[in-house]
Amino acid sequence: MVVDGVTDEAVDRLFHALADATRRDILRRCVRGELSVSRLAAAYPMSFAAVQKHVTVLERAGLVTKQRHGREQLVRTDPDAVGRARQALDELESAWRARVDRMSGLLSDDGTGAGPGPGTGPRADPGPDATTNTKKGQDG
Amino acid sequence: MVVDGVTDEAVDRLFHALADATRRDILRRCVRGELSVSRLAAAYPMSFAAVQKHVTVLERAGLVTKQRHGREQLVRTDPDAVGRARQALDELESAWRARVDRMSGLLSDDGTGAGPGPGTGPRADPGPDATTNTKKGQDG
DNA sequence: TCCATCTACAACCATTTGGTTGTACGTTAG
DNA sequence: CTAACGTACAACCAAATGGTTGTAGATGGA
Repeated sequence: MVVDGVTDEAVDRLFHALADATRRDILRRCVRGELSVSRLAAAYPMSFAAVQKHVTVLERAGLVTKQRHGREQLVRTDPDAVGRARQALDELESAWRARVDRMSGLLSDDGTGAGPGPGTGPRADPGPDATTNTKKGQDG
Repeated sequence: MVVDGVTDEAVDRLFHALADATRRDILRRCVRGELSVSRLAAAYPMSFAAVQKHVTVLERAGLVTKQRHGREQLVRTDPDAVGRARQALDELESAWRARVDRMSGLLSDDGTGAGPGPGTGPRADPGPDATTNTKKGQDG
């Protein structure tokens, strides 16, 4: 399911990174890009290393960037990040509409069992994503 | 971080549910609400139980609903689901802007002691979400 | 130089996740 | 009633996640 150059795995990372309250809070704090990792870490009831891992998750998701400033590493939220997430949602939504629209079209065009009727078997193949989401490789 | 009746945990569940290509694909397929869980399961290279779990994750995130139809359980994507996700993104983004705007005024680095925003201030204590995201509860 | 700070990363642990199989139960068809 | 289908759920397992501590390498200042 690659729509606009954004791969499934990128969307996975994006939403996964957003699915944690601490990470979302880091995003909110780092808009100005003035917080180092250790200063950031001081704001949470967890170790420096834990916050470092959160920042890494955000970085790999493309939500923040790091910039060295002396011995500090300043974390900065990418302003376009929310845009990418929103785009992923838009793609989902448009896919829905496309699907609804297509089905409406089929029903009004053919009508000879082309609908969701069980007899035609809407699809026997695993589907678009099912074949590409082999991020785990569950063949064993 | 509760803004509009949507708790942090709800946002966690929402984004976590979206962070999986199989689940996103299920969402796309179930707009019409005509697919039972077993028919859905037939579309993926995994067991029925695995798909059942995915549907449960989506259901707990409020992204789909199930409706019994005879012995089948028809899965249907909630049309407002994307709206909720988008709202969560909007809240993130608006929090950014609010923070930038506020910092322009008082140049506080931690936000601690943010006087001019008692009701509007998103938070004042360092670990806002971190304290509330005790979904793990590592007290032992 | 020497020390304090910041960062990076490895090792380790408990819990969660995502998958499997097996079993039990309700519903429909014959 | 019995068989088949669809669902639900438990038990189990490998891998990922989120946390910890410890150690080592850069960097900046006295």
